[in-house]
Amino acid sequence: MKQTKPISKAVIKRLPRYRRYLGELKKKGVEKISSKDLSELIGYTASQIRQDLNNFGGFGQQGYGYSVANLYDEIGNILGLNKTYEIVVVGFGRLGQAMASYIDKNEKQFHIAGIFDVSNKIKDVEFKDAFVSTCEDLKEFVQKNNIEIAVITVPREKGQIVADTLVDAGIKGIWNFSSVDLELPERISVENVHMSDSLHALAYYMKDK
Amino acid sequence: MKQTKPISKAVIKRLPRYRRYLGELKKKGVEKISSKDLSELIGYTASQIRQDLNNFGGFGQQGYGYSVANLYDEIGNILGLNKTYEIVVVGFGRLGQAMASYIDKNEKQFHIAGIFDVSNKIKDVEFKDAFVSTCEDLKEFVQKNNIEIAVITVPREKGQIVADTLVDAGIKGIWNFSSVDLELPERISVENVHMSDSLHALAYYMKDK
DNA sequence: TAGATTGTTAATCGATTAACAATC
DNA sequence: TAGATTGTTAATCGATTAACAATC
Repeated sequence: MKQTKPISKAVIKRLPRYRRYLGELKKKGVEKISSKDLSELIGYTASQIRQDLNNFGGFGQQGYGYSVANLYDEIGNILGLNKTYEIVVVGFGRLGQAMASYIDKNEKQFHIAGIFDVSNKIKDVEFKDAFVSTCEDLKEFVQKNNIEIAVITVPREKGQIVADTLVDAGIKGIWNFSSVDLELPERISVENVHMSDSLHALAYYMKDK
Repeated sequence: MKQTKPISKAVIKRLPRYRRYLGELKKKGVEKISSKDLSELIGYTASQIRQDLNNFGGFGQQGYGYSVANLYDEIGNILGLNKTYEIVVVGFGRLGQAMASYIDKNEKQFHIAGIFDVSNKIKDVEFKDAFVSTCEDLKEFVQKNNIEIAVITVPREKGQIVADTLVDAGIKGIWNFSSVDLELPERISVENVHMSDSLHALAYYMKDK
């Protein structure tokens, strides 16, 4: 929990993966695991696993290993998954729908409070207990409902303007699927999912073999 | 085009991004750019840009810089985007639909030849000139139509079995959205898009600020 | 206690940055 | 030619791996 030196991005990127594997082990009823066994499962070296974890504290026990359930929770805490985030989905095309349903089904810590789209058709939509409306209502909704995260799934051309509105409304984090690199103030956290970069890297790997 | 030392993964991950920015510059009619100017735009150091590019050849001209159009093409060649890939989409829920339409609209080098789903409903679907059917026909279709890449958008539980079928049919690359780490032979290239890892990293960054 | 495995320091490796000679 | 900017070598920095003492 103490956070002295800044943790490198490489470490952060591995944490969700650790947690994912630990979640599976937990589901299977596995109670403890050594860094060596986890290493074989997950594909990082045992040394790296121990180094990574010890950035945040000593979660293991010498001669025994790590408690799966405990480590799963601890990593959840490190990632900030010990709370619920109110989120909005902006852009309700097929990708927006896919992400909304993914989040609703799989991400218990993230609650879809609102869904917005430029199109007026959106008003015919229902999604669980979410408020559904056009983008005109976005700013006010975010401000009044303690929304922390926005999922942006609008087309490329609309990405920046939607982001501006959200920043203006006080959003804290953006999960960006809009294929542009957004210009955002330093204080806003952003995670980009660039589909094309990912696909093009795949093309390279194929060529390489 | 010569490929002596293996190129690090970090470099590969940056290439599509270079190309993306160069594509925008090209569209704006910019003809040349120096590593310094590109650096300011893209956010890597000029030195890193030159190092990255010189892994593949000397594409610039001293005293002048790089030709935008030329460099764009060269990076496309490096990535393997100077050909067309026949692909199939497996799983035609909302995510599959979103990806199919994204690819069709934005990725000229990737042609959706087939779409498959477990559900029988799929047979009522039409998508451009793609062959549409249930997964029972997947293996034969891949074999007979020179399919190189599969986009897997089926739910977690089905990911591995679909992958096995595809491997069996001789697929070369997999773009995996199914939230599991697939077990694949060494020869298959894979690019994973783990939604949950990405979202959880975002949660961490927010906590960190 | 003996064996196992962590936490942590030290060594290695690789990637990024800086510097500069080559050259357009 | 002088100025600009590359290609490339050398220096630095950071991340990964190895080793081992601490300890359960």
